[in-house]
Amino acid sequence: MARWQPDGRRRLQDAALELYGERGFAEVTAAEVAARAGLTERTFFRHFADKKEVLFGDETRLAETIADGVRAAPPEASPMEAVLVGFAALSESAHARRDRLLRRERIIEQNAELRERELAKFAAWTAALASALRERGVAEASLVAEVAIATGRMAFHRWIEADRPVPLAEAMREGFAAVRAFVS
Amino acid sequence: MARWQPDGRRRLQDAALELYGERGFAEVTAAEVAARAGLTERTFFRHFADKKEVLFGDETRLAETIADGVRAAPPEASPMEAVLVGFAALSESAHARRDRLLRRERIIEQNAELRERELAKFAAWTAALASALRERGVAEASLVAEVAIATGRMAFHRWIEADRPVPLAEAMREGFAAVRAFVS
DNA sequence: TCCCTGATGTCAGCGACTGTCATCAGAGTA
DNA sequence: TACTCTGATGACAGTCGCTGACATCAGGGA
Repeated sequence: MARWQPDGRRRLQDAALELYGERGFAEVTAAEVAARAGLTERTFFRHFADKKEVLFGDETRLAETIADGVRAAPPEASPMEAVLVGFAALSESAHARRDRLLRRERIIEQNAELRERELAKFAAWTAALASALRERGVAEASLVAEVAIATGRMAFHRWIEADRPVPLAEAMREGFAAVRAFVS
Repeated sequence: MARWQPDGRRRLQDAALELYGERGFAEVTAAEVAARAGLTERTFFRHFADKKEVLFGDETRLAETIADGVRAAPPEASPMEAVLVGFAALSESAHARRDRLLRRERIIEQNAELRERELAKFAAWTAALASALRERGVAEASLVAEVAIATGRMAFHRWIEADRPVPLAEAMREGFAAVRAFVS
């Protein structure tokens, strides 16, 4: 028989989502999350660098998902088209986890530290996307990536808040149009 | 005779800039900063909400500086022109404090928590700018503000890293051109 | 059979931050 | 002159986030 229940990391994530959701991030201690997961505080901090990270642990992969999508776009595709391919990949995985993502959003928007961390994650996405765009020879790749991620965030926000979800790609095209109007 | 030296807040900011610069943010305790300023740790946390905020205390005003610049732009100005007016106001105050800003940049870029906080401040700038743009009837004001702030950051970065500073407005126009190429 | 490894527990300790109460110079007021 | 009020500070105790060091022990491989 196994000495411990398997999947401790996942149990910590579930426990955090529950407790942060019930009482708010600031009112829950790391030790409480660990206890609900049947683990100790020390083990919590072995899995996650800090109390916030338990809500963000899987986001690094998403940055690579976008970047890989851009790399997978046909060579003749314009940068904008390549970006849309990148976000399409993201969109699929988001659909399956919509409920969990929504609960997570509600927790994050209630707390300034978590909003800060979310911004940092988006910045990492931006860096990964910029790198993929630079490989395609896009000029001012960092800035272009910022615009793309900002548009993607807007589209995601509209998608998750809507009862009847708007297709992500459509929202992004609208966003790009607004940006075009601004810089023209 | 005054019971305490005046200007405790400023002394804390100076002490923090010195100590964080000498040994790095993570290696300095709040109590040490306070001691160098001739105050106690408790007083440090009365002036600043946390150990990071001592480097960011004056940034809120800057957000309003940009937004006010946009509001001051002539009614017939395009959104892009209005944004350029907003940043011009910022540019002037930055020139005078270039040395201090550079020391601050060096500290922030060395530490992940400080970079996070900086992103949060930029997000606040974005919100203030979006509000001013919305008053002008700009569509998708939040997204447009994101693009504008991203461009401004890029321009600022280029300005502060260059030995012979590039004019901010020029760098911004270049940025807008790159964005235009992307979304067209 | 034995050792090694990896995930966990235990414990001690530092530093960030907060609540609470005390202090006291200077400004305002009688 | 005396009296009070206020605001910035100090003192102190306490909680919580996070870390280092060491112990434990099931399962896998030599």
